[in-house]
Amino acid sequence: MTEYNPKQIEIITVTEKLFAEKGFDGTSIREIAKAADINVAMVSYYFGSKEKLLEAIILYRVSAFRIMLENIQAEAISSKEKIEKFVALYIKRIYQNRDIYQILHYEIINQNRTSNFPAFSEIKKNNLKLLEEIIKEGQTEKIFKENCNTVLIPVIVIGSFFQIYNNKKFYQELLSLDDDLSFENYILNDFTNNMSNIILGMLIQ
Amino acid sequence: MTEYNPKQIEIITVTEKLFAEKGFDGTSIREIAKAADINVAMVSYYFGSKEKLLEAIILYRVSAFRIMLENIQAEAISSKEKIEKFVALYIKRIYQNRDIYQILHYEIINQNRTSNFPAFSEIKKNNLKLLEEIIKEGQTEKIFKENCNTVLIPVIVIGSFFQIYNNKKFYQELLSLDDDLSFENYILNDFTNNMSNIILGMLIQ
Amino acid sequence: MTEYNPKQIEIITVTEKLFAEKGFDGTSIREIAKAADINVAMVSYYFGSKEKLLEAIILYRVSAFRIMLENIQAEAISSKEKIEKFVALYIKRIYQNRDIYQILHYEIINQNRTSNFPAFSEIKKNNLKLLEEIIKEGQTEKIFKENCNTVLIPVIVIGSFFQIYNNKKFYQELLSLDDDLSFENYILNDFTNNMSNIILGMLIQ
Amino acid sequence: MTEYNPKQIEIITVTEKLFAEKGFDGTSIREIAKAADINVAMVSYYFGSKEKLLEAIILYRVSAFRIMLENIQAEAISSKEKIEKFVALYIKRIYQNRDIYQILHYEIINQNRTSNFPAFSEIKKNNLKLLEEIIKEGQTEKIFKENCNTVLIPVIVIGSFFQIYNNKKFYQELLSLDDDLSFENYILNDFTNNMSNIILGMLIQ
DNA sequence: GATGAATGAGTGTTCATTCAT
DNA sequence: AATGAATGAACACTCATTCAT
Repeated sequence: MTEYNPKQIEIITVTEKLFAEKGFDGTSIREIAKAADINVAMVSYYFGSKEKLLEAIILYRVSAFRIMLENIQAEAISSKEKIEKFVALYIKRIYQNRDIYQILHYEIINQNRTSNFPAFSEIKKNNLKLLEEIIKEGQTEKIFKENCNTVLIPVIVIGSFFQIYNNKKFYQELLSLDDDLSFENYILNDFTNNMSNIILGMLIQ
Repeated sequence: MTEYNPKQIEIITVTEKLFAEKGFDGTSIREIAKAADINVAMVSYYFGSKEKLLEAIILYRVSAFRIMLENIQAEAISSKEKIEKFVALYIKRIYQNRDIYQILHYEIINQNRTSNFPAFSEIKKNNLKLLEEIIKEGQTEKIFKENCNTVLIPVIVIGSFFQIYNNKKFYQELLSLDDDLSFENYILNDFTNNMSNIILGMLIQ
Repeated sequence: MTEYNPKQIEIITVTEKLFAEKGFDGTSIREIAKAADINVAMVSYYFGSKEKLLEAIILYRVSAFRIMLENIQAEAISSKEKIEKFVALYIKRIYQNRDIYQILHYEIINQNRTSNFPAFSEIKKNNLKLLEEIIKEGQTEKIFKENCNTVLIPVIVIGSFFQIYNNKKFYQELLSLDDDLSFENYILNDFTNNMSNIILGMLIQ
Repeated sequence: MTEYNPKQIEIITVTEKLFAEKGFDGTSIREIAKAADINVAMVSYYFGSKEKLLEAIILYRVSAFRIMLENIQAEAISSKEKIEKFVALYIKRIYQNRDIYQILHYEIINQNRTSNFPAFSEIKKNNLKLLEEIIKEGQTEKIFKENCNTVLIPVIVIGSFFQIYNNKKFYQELLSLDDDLSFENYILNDFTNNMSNIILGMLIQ
C-alpha cells in the first residue's frame, strides 16, 4: 500500500469524478491533466498508465471502505435499531463514495478491465457477515423471522440508491427535489427511512 | 419513426450487445462493422454517426417497451395478484431488455450525450401510473395501506435486479448458481418471488 | 506473399531509403509520411505498424534476391571466369540493393527486432552452395587449391564493399572519386576487379 | 581534451555497450541511467546532452587508438612478418574496440549526426601510412609486388571482420562455434591467419 | 446503394531535457 | 555537486468520418 503525495491525491480526486461522470474510456488523459492543472505526462509519470491510475483510484478508495460498520454490533441497542443504523450508515457511506462506486460499477461490467476486484468482493462479503450476525441476534431474540434473505438486503439498498441516483433528474422532478441539497436530504433522510422500514418489513415477524 | 431495413436491424442488434458489454466509448465502429460483417462506412451511411446509431438503438428498443403492462389492470384477479403479476412481468421485461437498459444506464449517467430520453421517461411515468391504479384499487379494497410509496416500487425492483445482474459473478458464486441458465431461473423465479413479497410487504396492511 | 499496390510500393521505396540513411528508430512515421506525401495514418493503415512496414520492406526486397546467380553454373566458361562473374554479379547485386542490405545490417545487430530473418539466411546459404559447386568444379579441373575457405569469400566481398560504402566520403577523398558516378564506376569496375583477383588469389594454386 | 571522473567513465562504458547493441536512437537516457545506476539528469549534467555523450564516447575511445601500431615498423623482423603482425594487431585492436567501431559505423552512416569524425579519419590515414611504409620496405626487398593496393588492405580486414561479427549467429552456426569463447578464438586465430594469408597473397610476388 | 481508400484529429505514452533545491 | 520532480514535444497508433467511385 503505497502512500500518495498531495499532487497524486489531487489527480486521484479529479480523475475519480471524471471517470464517474464520463466513464474510463470517455475520459482522456488530456482532460484529466487540464482538470487537475498538470502536465499530460504527469499521469504516466505518477501512475504508470491510465489503467494503473484507475487501479490506484479503486485501491485508494476501497481501502477507505475497510474501516466500516463493525462497531454497530458492539453497541448496546436493539437488533431493530442495529438494522436501522446499518441501513443508515450503509446508505451514507455509499452516498459519500458514490463516485468510486459508479466507477466500479462501470468497470465491473466491462470485465475486460482489471479482471477482478478481490478487495472489493472481500468488503462486500464482510458486510454480509456483519449483517448476518445482527440478524442472527434478532433471531435468537425472536424478533426477526427464521428464514431471512440476508443476501438481498444490501442488494436492495445499494440497487435502489443507484437506481435513484443514476436517474437523479427524473426523480428530482418526480419528487420535487429542486436542488442538490434537497436531493441529498431526501437520500439521507426519507429514502433512508423508507429503506429501513422495507428491510425491517422483510425481517420482523 | 423511420422503418429500418434488415441490415440496419442487424447492426442495431449487434451494436446493442457491444454497447451493453463495453460501453459506448469502449466500442469502436470497426468492432461493430466486424461483428455485423459490414463495411466500416455502413454505420455512418445508415445512421449518420456513431451517436445517432446509439439514439437509433434506444428509440428502436424503447418503442418496443410501449406495449407494456396495461392489460394487467383489466384482468379479473385480486389487487395482490395484480401486484405479483406486475412485478413478475416487470422483471421479465427488464431481463429480456437488459442490454438496452444497460446502455441507457451508461448513457443517462454521461449526461453530456443525447441530452435526455423523453420517450423513456414517458414510459416510466406510464408504468408508475398503472402501478398507482393497481395500488389505489387495493386501497379501496382496504387491502393495501393508505400511504404507500409508489415511486419506490419500480426503484427497488429495477435497482435490485441490476445490482445483482451487474455483479453476476459475485452473486453466482454466493448463491451457487453455476451456469447462466440457473442464474436466469433464479432471476425469473426466486428473485421475482422475493421481490413480489417485499413489495407486497410494503403495501399490505 | 501479398501483392502491393503502387502507393504501398512507393511507401516501401521511400521508407527503404530513410531506414537505410537514418535507421529504423531514427526514422519517424511522420518523416515517412512527409517524404511519401501521404497521411501519417496511411502507414498503419497499409502495413499495420512501423515494425510491420520494416518486415514488408525486407520481404519485398529479399524476395527479389531469390532469382540470383544460379545461371552462372550452367554457362560454358572456365571456373576462373565463373568466379569472376560470380564476384561481379555479387557486387552489382549488393550495390543495387545496398539500401535493404543496410537496413538488414542495422536490424540484424539489434536482434531484439524481428528476431531472425530466415529467408535471408536461406539466400546466403544458397549462394554459398552455388559458390562451392563452382569451386569444386575448379578443384576437379585441378585449377583451384584443394582446401579453400569458401565461407570467407562472400564475407570478404560483402564486408569490403560495405566498409567502403559506409565510409564513402573518406574513400572518395582518398581515391579522388569526386562524384557519385565515379564512385559507382569505381565500385563496379576497379573494386570489382580487385576483389576478383583477391578471391582468385585465394583459390588458384 | 577534458579529463573524465570515474562516474563519467562509467557512464561512457555503460553507454558504449548500449549504443553498440541498440543504436543511438534505440537507447534511451533512462536505460543508460538504469544500467549505470545513476540519475536520469546525470547524463545531461555531465555531458550536456545525449548527442554530446555520444561525441564524448567517440573522443574517449578514439584517443585510445592513438597509441597504435607504430612500433611494428621498428622491430627487427621481415616485411612478411611485419604484415602478419600488422594484421594480427589490427584485428585484435578492432575486436577489443568493436563496441566503439559499431557505434562509429552506425553514426557515420547517419551523417546528420556529429557531422564528421576528423580524429577518426586521421587515425585511419596514419594507419594507412604505416602500412604503406611496411609495404614499401617489402618492395625494396623485392618481396612484395610493385603495384599493391594498400588502401584495400584495411578495407578487407575491417570489412570482413564486421561482416562476420555482425552476423555472428549465422557464422557461429556455419562454423560450429558453439560459444562466445570459441568465436573469439576463431577470430583471433583462424580468421586472423586467413586474413594474413589473403593480404600476403595480394602482396607477395 | 454501397464501399474501399483515405484523412485529420485525437489517443496514451515516452522522450530528452530543465529546474528548483 | 547532484537530483527528484516536472515538462513540452514528439512518438506510434486508432478513431470516427468523408468521399470518389
